[in-house]
Amino acid sequence: MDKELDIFIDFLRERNLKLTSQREDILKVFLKIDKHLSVEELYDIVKKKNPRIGQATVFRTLKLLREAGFAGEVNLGDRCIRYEYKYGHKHHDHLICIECGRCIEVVDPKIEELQQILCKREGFSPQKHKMEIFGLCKACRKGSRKAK
Amino acid sequence: MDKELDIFIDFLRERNLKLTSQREDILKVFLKIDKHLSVEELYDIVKKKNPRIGQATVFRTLKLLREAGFAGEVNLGDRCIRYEYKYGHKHHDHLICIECGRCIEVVDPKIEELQQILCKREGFSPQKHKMEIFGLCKACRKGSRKAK
DNA sequence: CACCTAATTGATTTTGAATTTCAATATCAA
DNA sequence: TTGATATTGAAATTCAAAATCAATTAGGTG
Ligand SMILES: [Mn+2]
Ligand SMILES: [Mn+2]
Ligand SMILES: [Zn+2]
Ligand SMILES: [Zn+2]
Repeated sequence: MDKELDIFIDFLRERNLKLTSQREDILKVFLKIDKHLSVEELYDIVKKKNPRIGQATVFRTLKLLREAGFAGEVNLGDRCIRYEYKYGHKHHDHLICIECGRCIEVVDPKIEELQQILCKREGFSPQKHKMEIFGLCKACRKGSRKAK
Repeated sequence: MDKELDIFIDFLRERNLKLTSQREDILKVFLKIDKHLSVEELYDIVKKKNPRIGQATVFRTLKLLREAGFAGEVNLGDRCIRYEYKYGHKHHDHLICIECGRCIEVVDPKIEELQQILCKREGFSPQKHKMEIFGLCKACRKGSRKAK
């Protein structure tokens, strides 16, 4: 956690930006929660720790965290941008339940490899990718069977 | 094209909805263009054919087309929902150039198969999926080499 | 065809997330 | 400590998406 803060400070210094208590608070909360959060959701949580903070600051800091490589954008099918903790976490994709909203994180090395091959075949130089599978999770599958 | 119209009419009848000239125009333009369009882009094109049409109608009809299985949502990394023609087209995924915006449509049967296996392993019942790879297309890769 | 009812339309308004503005404030290198 | 520069947060703005509503239209019934 201190390590992440140090990295963030270095990142800020490199770009002639300043470390503020707000930025530190937001980073800490974001690292600790470790969920797929919208700006507003993160704002609500940060507010509890520091009620004087504005949502514009949360918004701007989240953007910085993305540029610093701490946060990645996720699209879970609802109509807003979500962010997840990225630094030190391995890449993964998502299985999203359209019933309960649950989100399962998965990796399939074989798929990742085939993606590379696919890109090479197209002369395309990949930088990042997203794969989301929408459907019913184990629990909801059982639930809907009962309901019938 | 007539076939699609017939299917749409059946769809409407089933839900006690009416076929209007607006709906017919929008469907025809949408089928003909066959690109990844935002509501606004489709509206601009439809307006040329029928200038008295409102964007609310385009918006609502696009929603109907989605429900009827003619249109699918696509997210190309810009900040709006795009729709693509779906009916009778095979499923595919997208390679998106972050430089020029070009969008290459691809399918890898092996990846599709591995996705099914992955879901089975997680007890997840997949309904649809999206895979987008962001990077540089062949042309932009060459372009940026020159620029350096 | 004429009638009638429910669906549709489109100008307009509303929403809500994302983003910008700007005067007051805080940071940090010198 | 000082001062140039970055930051903050309330408020305003943007913009796509969605809702409102009075006027219009489709299409089933007789
Ligand atoms: Mn995740
Ligand atoms: Mn496509
Ligand atoms: Zn579920
Ligand atoms: Zn390109």
